[in-house]
Amino acid sequence: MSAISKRNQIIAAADQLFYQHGFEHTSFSRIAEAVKISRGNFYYHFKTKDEILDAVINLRLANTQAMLDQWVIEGKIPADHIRKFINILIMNRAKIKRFGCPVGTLTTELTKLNHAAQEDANKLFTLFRSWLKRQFQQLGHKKRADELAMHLLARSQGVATLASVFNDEKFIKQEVNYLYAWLAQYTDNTA
Amino acid sequence: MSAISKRNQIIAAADQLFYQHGFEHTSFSRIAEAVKISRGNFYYHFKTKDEILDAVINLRLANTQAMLDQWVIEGKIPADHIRKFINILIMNRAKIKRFGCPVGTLTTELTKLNHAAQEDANKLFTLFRSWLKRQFQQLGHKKRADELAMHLLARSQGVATLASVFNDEKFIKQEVNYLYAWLAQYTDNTA
DNA sequence: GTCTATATAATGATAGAC
DNA sequence: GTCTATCATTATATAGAC
Repeated sequence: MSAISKRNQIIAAADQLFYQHGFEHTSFSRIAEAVKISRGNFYYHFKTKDEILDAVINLRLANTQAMLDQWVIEGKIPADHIRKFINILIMNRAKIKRFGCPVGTLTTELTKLNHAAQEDANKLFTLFRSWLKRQFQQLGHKKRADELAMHLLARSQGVATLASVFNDEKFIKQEVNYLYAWLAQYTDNTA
Repeated sequence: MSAISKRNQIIAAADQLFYQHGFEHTSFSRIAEAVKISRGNFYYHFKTKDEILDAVINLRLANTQAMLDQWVIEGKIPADHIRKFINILIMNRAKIKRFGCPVGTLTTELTKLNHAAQEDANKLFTLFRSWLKRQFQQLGHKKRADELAMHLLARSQGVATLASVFNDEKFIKQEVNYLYAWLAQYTDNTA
């Protein structure tokens, strides 16, 4: 197995484990076990735990950016793009129900830990915020674009948190319908 | 210092530390230090970490229940009661900005840890949910009462999460205004 | 009720053989 | 690149003196 490939395997495993069990609660042993290498060998690939956290955040940033780009390619109008954002609640509902939102739960944990990577993790939110803002701007809501972006982000976060607490997929679907209705207020001119 | 009093001091200190730094990240040493007793002495009061977590959850449950009862006493009509719920975002905005929602962040962490006390912590949410449901029922929204309660809970959670990520009190105020406007739809008959 | 001393396990991390 | 062996630190937890 080449170093690059094994490194990517480790990052992918850490990504999943951090999501499912949290950053602090995920030990090197557990990650090493997941990719079937020894604890000692782990340090050939990553010197510190912070280093692998950085790698995971960068992976997520890249994946998120790629997803946002893809949505713009696939959708015809800004309203389509925003609907794709809302729809991730449906697409990922099974995981959200179990583990919440990967972005929200990671940033929340790093805030409590007062971790140095906190600001890097917050970039994940900034990515969504800026992208949503742009969509609302293109919908013609120049002045309120950021406000609407933040509102939509907050709504999604709340849905993920409550769905996880009450283990309730139906609630996700219900709230997604509310979100579509909310969005319609701002797209009536264009959609 | 009597045992009861010291015990309560420990619970109060743990409550704050769990909120500010998370449950897992808060060690016995740190709690013992906060109440100025030795690590060893700590075990006279609590045998395990889970035991103190239980005590913290029970304290929060009692405090929450007392707060909800108080709101009902203070407010004249159900709409007043719900507005008091919304208003905690304003009242606690400084802490929310720094540490998020104490209920949401604890339940989320315990879910990731797959902790035994998970369900007890979720009762904190159930307390709010049932109480809000009752208020909406009294407003005349019998069939949709639980749906509205969940919606409001989710909105609050989302606001807390985003306010914390972006360290933004102004956002809280903005969203609280939206929430008041949202509530007005359901209170026009009675308020 | 409070302390010191200690047991035990896990964690992040290093050294060096292969 | 991968391993075993090991270290230092921290954490939960216990024993027993005062």
